[in-house]
Amino acid sequence: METSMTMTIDHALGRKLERFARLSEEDHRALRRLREAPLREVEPRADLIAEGDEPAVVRLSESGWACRYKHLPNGRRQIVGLFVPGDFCDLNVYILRHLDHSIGAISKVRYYALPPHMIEELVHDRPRIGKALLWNELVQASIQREWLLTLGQRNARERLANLFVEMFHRVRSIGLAGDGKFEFPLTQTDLADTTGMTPVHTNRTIQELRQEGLIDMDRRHLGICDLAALSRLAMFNAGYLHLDREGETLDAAN
Amino acid sequence: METSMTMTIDHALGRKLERFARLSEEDHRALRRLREAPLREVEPRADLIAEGDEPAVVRLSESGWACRYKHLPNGRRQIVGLFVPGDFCDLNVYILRHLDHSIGAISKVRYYALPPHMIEELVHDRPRIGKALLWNELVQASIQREWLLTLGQRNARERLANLFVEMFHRVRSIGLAGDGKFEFPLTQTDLADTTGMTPVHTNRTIQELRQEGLIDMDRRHLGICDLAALSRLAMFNAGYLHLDREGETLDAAN
DNA sequence: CGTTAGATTGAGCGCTATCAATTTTTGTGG
DNA sequence: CCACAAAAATTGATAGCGCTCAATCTAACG
Repeated sequence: METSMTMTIDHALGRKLERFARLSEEDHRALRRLREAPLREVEPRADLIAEGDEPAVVRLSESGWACRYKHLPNGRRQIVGLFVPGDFCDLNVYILRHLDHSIGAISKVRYYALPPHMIEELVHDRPRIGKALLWNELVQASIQREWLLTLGQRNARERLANLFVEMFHRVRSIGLAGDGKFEFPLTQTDLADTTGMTPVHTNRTIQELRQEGLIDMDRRHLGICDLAALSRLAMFNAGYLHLDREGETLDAAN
Repeated sequence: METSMTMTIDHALGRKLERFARLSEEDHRALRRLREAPLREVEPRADLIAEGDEPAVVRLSESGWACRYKHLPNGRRQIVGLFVPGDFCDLNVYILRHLDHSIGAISKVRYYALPPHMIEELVHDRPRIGKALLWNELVQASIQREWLLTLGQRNARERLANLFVEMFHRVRSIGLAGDGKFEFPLTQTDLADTTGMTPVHTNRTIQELRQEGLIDMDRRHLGICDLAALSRLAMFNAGYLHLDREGETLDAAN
């Protein structure tokens, strides 16, 4: 919890990109220079950018959780992506003229508003970073595919279990969940909008998982009590997160 | 139907990319040169590439329909993407070492197996094509987000309606559905795996849409009888397909 | 210590799943 | 061109997972 407040960009982003390519000291210096961009802050529940806006900057999350979401005319909302520190909210989206979705803050979010040219120069000057960024985008796409699998084929318990295990891995990979317990600021309504269920059923399912000793969720914090059992229940397959670095092997917890 | 057989790469891909950037005659020549790559053919139901494989080539569909799908250990299958002629099945995926999903042929598929260097050179030599390709990828990601919205928040009728309208637009954009009727080779089981429903319920829902005069589906062909009503039912918002070209405006059929 | 957002509980319903059979279409060989 | 086999579509009956509505309880906050 307090660790999340000390998380800075070079930690989260650098650590994450290190997963994809070994970066030189010069690469890391270039990444740290991103911190020269203006740092903005949005309150929980506020939007970083709304559907229809013309995206003008690239947002690099520095602290806090955010989500990508879409609305239906009938008011229903679906969260289609989650961002933790070190994630780019819209690395490429600025290329499309109109955003087809919104990005909202879940907890208080601080992010760097990077002018597109800054990214373009970074990619041009430091090709290895460019490759890592592409890699990172491909992993995001992979996560989206797994979410489709979840919404289409997993039941309530499996949906929540899979989300919990995924976020555990993602948060741990930036160094914020070493002990299996971490900040998890989604409300049960947010969870419902993520898993395509109702808040009521989300609540009941969480209670089940809790009573079975799989998780421990309270006050915006999630504890993974039994990772193996939870992963089994979720039919979690670590492959889609592509956590292994190029050239290395990782025995999937699956 | 017979028109689909005469569809060649420069038509489908060129036409599609034209939506994103005005291409020069030289650009089009470069695109046509992609046809020098080996043309492969796979039978319906066969895989172009399976989960776990190391993708070595980029597949550019020339004719036929294919799908991207994932499996759960319990046997359930989710189709997470559809490909029509002119679509790249895996423009960038070859960068990740292991494919986290499979790509299967729905109808007989012919595709160009492009060595990665061919794409890299194309992007390098013809930056405008490179931009159009990036654009194309972003649209694919946008479609995935809409599918998440569908699976999370739309009911059975809305799911099918949205898929039908989307595919109508996509097929029409490559010139294969001018009259509102087009080849649609998904079986009802495929549709079920796409919409996250059972084949039985898919069947019953299709019958409803048929009886209400919205669609006409028979023998691997889909007719859109009432686009306006179908779009309304689906709460279809054309924006996510980004069909409008840079600098132009399109009054969304929505 | 109100005020309010979020979490929890209860009851009843309905959309979609499941199981199982039958009919129709498609494809193939005689 | 017909007969047969296999795939796909269709129908019927029943069950259940998750939704809806509505109330209550709890925690966060000024």
